[in-house]
Amino acid sequence: MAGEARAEGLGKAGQLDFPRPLTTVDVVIFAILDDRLGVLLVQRPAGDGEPFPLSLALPGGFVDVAKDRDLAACAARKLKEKTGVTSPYLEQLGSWGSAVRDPRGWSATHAYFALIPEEAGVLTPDARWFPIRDGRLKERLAFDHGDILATAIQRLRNKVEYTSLPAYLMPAEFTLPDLQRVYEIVLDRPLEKSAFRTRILSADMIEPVAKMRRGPNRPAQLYRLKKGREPVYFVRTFNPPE
Amino acid sequence: MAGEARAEGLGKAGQLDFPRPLTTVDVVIFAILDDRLGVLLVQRPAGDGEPFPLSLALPGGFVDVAKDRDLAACAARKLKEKTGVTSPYLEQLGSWGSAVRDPRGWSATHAYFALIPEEAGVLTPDARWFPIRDGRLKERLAFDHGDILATAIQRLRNKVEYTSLPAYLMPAEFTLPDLQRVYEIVLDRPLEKSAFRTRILSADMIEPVAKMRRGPNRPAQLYRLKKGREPVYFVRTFNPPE
DNA sequence: CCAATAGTGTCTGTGAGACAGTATGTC
DNA sequence: GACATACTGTCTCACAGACACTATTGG
Repeated sequence: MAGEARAEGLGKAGQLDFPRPLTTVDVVIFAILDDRLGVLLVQRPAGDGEPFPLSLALPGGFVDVAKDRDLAACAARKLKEKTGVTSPYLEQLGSWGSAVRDPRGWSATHAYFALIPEEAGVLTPDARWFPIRDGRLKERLAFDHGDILATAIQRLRNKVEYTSLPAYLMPAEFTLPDLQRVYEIVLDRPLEKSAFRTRILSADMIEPVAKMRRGPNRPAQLYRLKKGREPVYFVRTFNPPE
Repeated sequence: MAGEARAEGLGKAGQLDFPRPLTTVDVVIFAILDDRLGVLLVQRPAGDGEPFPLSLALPGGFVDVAKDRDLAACAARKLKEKTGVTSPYLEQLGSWGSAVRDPRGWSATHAYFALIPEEAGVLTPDARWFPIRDGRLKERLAFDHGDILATAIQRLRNKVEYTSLPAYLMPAEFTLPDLQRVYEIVLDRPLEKSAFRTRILSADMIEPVAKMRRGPNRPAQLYRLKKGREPVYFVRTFNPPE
């Protein structure tokens, strides 16, 4: 074991003088805008030696060993810097590391995914929302960020089948039809109103507020997320997919 | 963006002369032995400067930028080195990184979890199986490996509720009662025989072989995993827990 | 009154849970 | 034949899906 460690570069005095991979954190930030699922992307800088100059990429960057206590704090920092949002749903997605994904050398990124309400975003000028259509992004991304995004979309869709995650995409107050619409946008298929309502209401995740949304038709009850914002797991998925 | 990158240590000529975290990979390896869930642990070396000398730890170590093409290959290599197993179920569990988890400095580990059949293991001398009782390991582990293991156990239990993962813990040929027993070991609760059989058989994940397991009673049909060993996802969990 | 959307009720099918009952081997 | 374990059938219940029906607003 000590032998193995030495072979991998750990000197006998515990020196650690062997090449280390680059370590980054990237964040896939989703929101609903314009009745569509959107993801926040930034444009890469154009400086000398910058890989993928001016390409689109996920927001992210190197771990700062002086500033970041841990990976989650680093992800939260990047989310904050880009959107101003501080307390959203933030979940680890996975990590991608290889010799070839970054031309600057062996690198590993820790990817997170975040759900925020659209209106919460106060974006920096280099960041823009891009729509997801048919479960895919049209644009090509730098590095392997296309793979990471595809994984994030799949994970989101998967979890939406049996969790309350879409609630984190909603504004502070929303109606049940609003929430159902967001489920349908993410899943890209219609859901049955009655079953949807039963399920959400029996999950004890939202509570009515003393207001109605008024419109040119029957008003709808407004709800808000209950405190203790843990996501709810249902014991069945929606439509058993085929 | 370029400014941000520079502030984090990237020189204007694309130099990368800023401190990098240590990068490791650890593997949580599960198997069934002696009618119990077990995890494979190794003893830390005792050399100078080694953190947690002689403590128990998950098998793992530094990413070798010369040897390892990517993180999954690194995890597979460590699994192979410790057990000789080459083609098991290997899934990424998550990553843990912080300033304090390793006394040698800011470090991030990419954790994987593997399921192997007991008999597949030809262990190196420093590796030993430890039983999981009541969903927990008795022994204390080095670093934050206790947290990682707890996460792995939780993930395993969770997924066993609605997937065919326990199939990867089985030997090449097994009976349905055998498989049910493994589900029960992992979940630590009895399952209903009839519902279990219906579920597994309708999932189209195993196929009978032309043999029976004989014993002092009625023989049982032997099965094997079908090719294309993707895990199966069920649309419901087992017993809706409470 | 009509249009439009919110919200409820009713019927049916599926599959889990419970458990009894049958099948097939050894001793 | 006794036993042990493998396997099947039957009944019930919970809940999703489908869809019709009622409710409540603005125009």
